[in-house]
Amino acid sequence: MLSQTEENYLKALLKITLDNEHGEAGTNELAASLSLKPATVNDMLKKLKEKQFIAYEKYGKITLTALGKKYGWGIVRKHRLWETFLFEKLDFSWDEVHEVAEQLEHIQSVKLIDKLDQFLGYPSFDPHGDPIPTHKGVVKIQYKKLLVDAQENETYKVLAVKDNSSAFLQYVAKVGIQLNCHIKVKSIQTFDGMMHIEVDGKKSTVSQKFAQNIFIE
Amino acid sequence: MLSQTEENYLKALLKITLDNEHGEAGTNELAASLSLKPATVNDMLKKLKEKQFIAYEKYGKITLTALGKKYGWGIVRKHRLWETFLFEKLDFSWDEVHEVAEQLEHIQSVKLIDKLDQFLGYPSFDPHGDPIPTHKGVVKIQYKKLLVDAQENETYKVLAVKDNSSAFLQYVAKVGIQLNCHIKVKSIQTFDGMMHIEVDGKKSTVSQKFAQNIFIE
DNA sequence: TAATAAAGTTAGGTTAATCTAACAAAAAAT
DNA sequence: ATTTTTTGTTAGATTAACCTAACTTTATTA
Ligand SMILES: [Mn+2]
Ligand SMILES: [Mn+2]
Ligand SMILES: [Mn+2]
Ligand SMILES: [Mn+2]
Repeated sequence: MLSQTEENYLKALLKITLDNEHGEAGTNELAASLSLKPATVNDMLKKLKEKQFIAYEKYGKITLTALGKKYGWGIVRKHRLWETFLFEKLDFSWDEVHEVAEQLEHIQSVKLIDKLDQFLGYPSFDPHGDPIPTHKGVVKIQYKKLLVDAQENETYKVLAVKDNSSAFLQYVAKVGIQLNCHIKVKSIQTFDGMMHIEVDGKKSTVSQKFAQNIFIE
Repeated sequence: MLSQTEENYLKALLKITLDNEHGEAGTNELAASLSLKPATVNDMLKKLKEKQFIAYEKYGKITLTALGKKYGWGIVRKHRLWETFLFEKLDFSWDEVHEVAEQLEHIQSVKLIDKLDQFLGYPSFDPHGDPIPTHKGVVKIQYKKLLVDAQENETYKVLAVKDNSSAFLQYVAKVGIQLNCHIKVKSIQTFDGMMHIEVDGKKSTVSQKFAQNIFIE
């Protein structure tokens, strides 16, 4: 059985390798993402390689093996199901769920997570619009683009948020945006990408950085 | 914040001191209850004393301070609320809940546990009939006696089970006993305390040891 | 291409939580 | 009142997960 620490490494590696085009990760990158020092991470990499979760050569790039991916997705499944539980059943707001799910994702019980999945009605997406893998590990892919690529005078449905930080999510909520709501793009400033939008009759102006973190369509 | 290990020590100490008449515990006793060696426990006792959770002198008995009791009851509250959740909402049987609750009791989030309490309708007792302390720490005391002290030809309501082991609980269920069911005591063998009982029309013979682990009335 | 910067590794150290083996104190039995 | 048993303590070792400081390799830039 994996330790909490090992699970966190695999989850971080999955995220990084999915974000990077070649499916690779580096020691420093991983260390930064876990808020650890590269030296610490280097030790763990040897252990994870030994246990066949990663492929890795000294001074080379890190990739997840099929086994590593399987475990990584398992943690992600648990994380997202717990977030859904907190949001749907316990009235947590979408900016509060992540922190608690970071703990709950490490509970070891296959029965628990499958029963939870059933209790929630086998949800396909979590409160941030991220897909929840099934028991078999199947992930539903949603074709989506970023708000930053939207066009003037069009209306779009919000499918997900990219940044899951509490600060961003609270900001998003304040503008009136929530999952599956509709955003009308009134105008876009070509100089700096500032966008005038309208959500449920409420008008706001948002930055390009903001628009890069909202998934639409 | 307490480590999981420290929390487990406080929970074990609470159980032992409540069971022992003088509210005291010993090093070996605690070690046995945690499946650890006395030497290991001895080290931790120094740490817990330093942090003011216990009162303790070298070669003396261990007692919990008010602070130690407060934290201990906090863990017990979480444990029992999670057991109730697993039993009521996720269809776990009463012999399966304990193991998973042992993990869930360590999740750190006051909001989570209070919302869970609300979601469950502020239950007063867990699936084993044990009282669940309120947010304020108030424990509802139930006056109960043991089945071993029952009388022939009387009928009693089952209030709780003393032993929470999976093996015992499965045995209890097989005899047809569940919480709040009624047991009719048909006869008692004075020699060895064997008891002939009837539950929902189903007759069984149970040992004295069995009868010492069922709370009634 | 040589210098510099960035990325990655190694050596050595810390802390929490465990252990075994040997020892000391207290309690129980003879 | 001794002896024996039980209980509790100490010393020293181990493992996982972290760190800092120094070093090496690879990549970038001048
Ligand atoms: Mn999250
Ligand atoms: Mn999420
Ligand atoms: Mn339990
Ligand atoms: Mn219980």
